[in-house]
Amino acid sequence: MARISDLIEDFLKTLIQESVEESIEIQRNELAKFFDCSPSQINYVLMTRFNFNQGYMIESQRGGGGYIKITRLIVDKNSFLQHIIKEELKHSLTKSEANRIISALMEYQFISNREAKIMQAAVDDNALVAPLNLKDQIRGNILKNMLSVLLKREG
Amino acid sequence: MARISDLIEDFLKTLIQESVEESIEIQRNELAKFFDCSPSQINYVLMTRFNFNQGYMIESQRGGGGYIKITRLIVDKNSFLQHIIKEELKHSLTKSEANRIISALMEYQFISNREAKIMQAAVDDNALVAPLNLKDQIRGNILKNMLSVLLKREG
DNA sequence: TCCATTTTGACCTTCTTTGACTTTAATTAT
DNA sequence: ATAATTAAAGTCAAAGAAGGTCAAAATGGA
Repeated sequence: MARISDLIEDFLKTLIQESVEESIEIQRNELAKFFDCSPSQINYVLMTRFNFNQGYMIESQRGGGGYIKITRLIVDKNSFLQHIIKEELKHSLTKSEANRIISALMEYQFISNREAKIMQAAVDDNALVAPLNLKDQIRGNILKNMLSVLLKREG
Repeated sequence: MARISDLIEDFLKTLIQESVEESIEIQRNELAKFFDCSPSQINYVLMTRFNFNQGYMIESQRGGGGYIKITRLIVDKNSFLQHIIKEELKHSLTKSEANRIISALMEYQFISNREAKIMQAAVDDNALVAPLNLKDQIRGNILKNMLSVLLKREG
């Protein structure tokens, strides 16, 4: 328990929140050493927890004096939702992808904690009693439908 | 005598009662080793003794650092919610049955207007791209899952 | 005996972690 | 200036670490 990837995620998110511009620069190898993991695990964490869908942007530079820069994006609610609906929910969605999108919406306070939990419950694997390939497709559709509600006026 | 499944059930229920939030996290393989049974027997116990109708909710995570989380739901014998769960969510649900239940929840102020819309979107027909017979079953499961959220302590 | 419940095991899926190899940039030596 | 070296970060696939599923076999009570 207490996955290292989660610890790294929390660590970075705290750093970002404490930063002035919601943006930090790290050294991949330093961080890996600090958490006593392989450097490529840092990339794994970035890929799975700090991508655009989660509201982050990554820039980096290799070579001597290289760095990785993580920036929290400022996003407009409607365009963020629309992007996700249009681009990310085109096809199917795994459970964890869905959960991470929903968490991101909550972190941006586009939805309440309880709404997030309701949404996560709705796309949970155990509800989707269907052949494997269908599951992810249904999940994507459900999330799409739910997010559409947030885009309605008065909604 | 003294079926292992019963022992595991008692063990878990004791743990849950002693816990603060009526919620525990276990490692499936650890527990199986402890009771000297096969790991899948843990799933059997969860399925037969800790399901929604018995007032529990199961969440889990696979992969390194995985776990199974069991949460006792609030069981209020007199509540309207309880009635719905017992009487209406036994089997599968058509779209209009689902909508009727959700509307009722809103009228009784168990959920907000927006939560109702989210729920309706989640169980909408067009999200459930599945063979007809499966649709209603999936819909029922989704609604059950979503209601579980409302029945958790901490809210 | 018969049927429902329990137990087991083989196989599957998901997520994380690691490591070997690659690419890029800066620094240093020629 | 150019080439060689060093210091980063990137990629990708394999290994590892969980939990899930399903059906057959075993068990036990009516």
